[in-house]
Amino acid sequence: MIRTEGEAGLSMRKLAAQVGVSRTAPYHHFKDKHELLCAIAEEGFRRFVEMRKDMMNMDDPVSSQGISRLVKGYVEFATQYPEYYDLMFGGHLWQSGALTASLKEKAFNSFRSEVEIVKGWQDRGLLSQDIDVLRYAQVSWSAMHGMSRLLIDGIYVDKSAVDAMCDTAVAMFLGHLQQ
Amino acid sequence: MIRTEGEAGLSMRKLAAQVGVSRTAPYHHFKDKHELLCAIAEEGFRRFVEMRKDMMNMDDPVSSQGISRLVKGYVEFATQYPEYYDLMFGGHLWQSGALTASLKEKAFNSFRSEVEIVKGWQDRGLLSQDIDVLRYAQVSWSAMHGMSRLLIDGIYVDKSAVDAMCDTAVAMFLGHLQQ
DNA sequence: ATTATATTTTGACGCTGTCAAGATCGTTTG
DNA sequence: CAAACGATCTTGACAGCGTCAAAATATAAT
Repeated sequence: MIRTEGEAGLSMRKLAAQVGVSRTAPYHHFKDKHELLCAIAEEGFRRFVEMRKDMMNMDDPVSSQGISRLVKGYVEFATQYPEYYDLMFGGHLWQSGALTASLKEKAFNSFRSEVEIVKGWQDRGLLSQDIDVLRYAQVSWSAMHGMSRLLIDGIYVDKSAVDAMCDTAVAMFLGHLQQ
Repeated sequence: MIRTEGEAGLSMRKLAAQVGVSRTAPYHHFKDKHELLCAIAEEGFRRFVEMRKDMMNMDDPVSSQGISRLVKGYVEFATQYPEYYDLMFGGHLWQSGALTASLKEKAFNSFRSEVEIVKGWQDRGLLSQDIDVLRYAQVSWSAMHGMSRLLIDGIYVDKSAVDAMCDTAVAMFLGHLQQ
C-alpha cells in the first residue's frame, strides 16, 4: 500500500479493509500505527543487512571494486525500496523518539558496520592515520544518505547520473587516491 | 505552529482558529494547504540565501575558513530552522511534483550557487582539474544534506560532534589537502 | 463441558482537508 | 448618491482518519 499510494496513503482502516477484516482488528496485533510502522522498518533492516552481506561476500570491502559496490548498493537499495528506506532512516519514526527496542538495535548495528568498514580502509592505508574513524564514518554515511534522500525525494531527478555520482563519492571518500 | 507541534501538527483549522477567523477563510488566500506550505518554504529560501550571502561576504568561500564557515552555516541553518529545512528540502513537497514555479526557481538557484562554489575550488587549485564539477557539487551537497537530515531527524543525536563532523566533511571535500 | 483467553466487531468521539452556498464588507463605477 | 461588483469571510456538510470502549465471538486449556 505504501508503495502504491505513499506513506501517507497507508491507513489502518484501508489496510484492514484490504485484508478483509474490521477497522480495529489490527490493534490487537499492533498497539499503534506507530508500532506497525516500526515492524515494517525492521523488515526493511533485515533486507538491508542481507543485501549488504551479499555484497561484502562478492568483493572485499577494502578494494576499489568493493567500495564502489557498497556505495552503489546502498543507493540502489534506497531507490529500489524507498518505502522501507523512509521508515528505516526517515524522520517519521525517529523524531517520535519512541522506537521499538529491537528496531533501535538493528539500526545501531547497521551504523556500526559502516564504522568497521571505514576502519578497514584506514588499516590498509587507504586513509590517513590521523583521521578520526568515527567522524569519517558519520560523514561518509551522511553523503550516501544525502544522495539517497535527494533521489528518493525527487530533488535529484537525473537517475542516469547516479552511477557517476557514486563514483565521485568513492573518490571523495578515499581522498582522490589513484587506485 | 510547526515549530512547536511539528509539521503534522499544523492544521488549517487550528491555524485559522489561532488567527481568529473561520476554518475556511485561509482558502481565499491559499488554494491549498500544499500552496501554503510552498509559500512557507519560499520564505525559508529567502532566509537561507540571505544567510549564505552574509557568510560569503565575511570570508572568501575559497579559503579554509570560508569553506568551513559555509559548511557549518549550512548545517546550523538546518538544525536551527528544521521546519523551514524540512519544507525546503524534504520529500513532502517535492514528491508531490507540484511545486510552485517561484519555489522551484529559488531551489534551483540555491543549488547552482553550490556548483559555482565548487567551480571556485577547482579554479584555484584546491581540486584536481579532471574532476566533474557538477558531480562533485552533487556529492558534496549530498553530504551536507545528509548530515543535516540525520541531525534533524534525531538519528545523529550527539550535537557536540557537529563541529568535528563539519571539519571532517571539509577535509573530505578538499581531498585531505594540508592547508 | 466449562472456564479462560485470544480475537473480532460495532459504535462512537474528535480530529482532519476542503467543497458549496450564502452573508458581509469596501471599492469602483454609472 | 446608489448600484453593482469583487474580495473576503462564515456556516454547514461530507468523507476520511486514528483509536478507545464495550459487546460478541471463536479458540484453547482445564
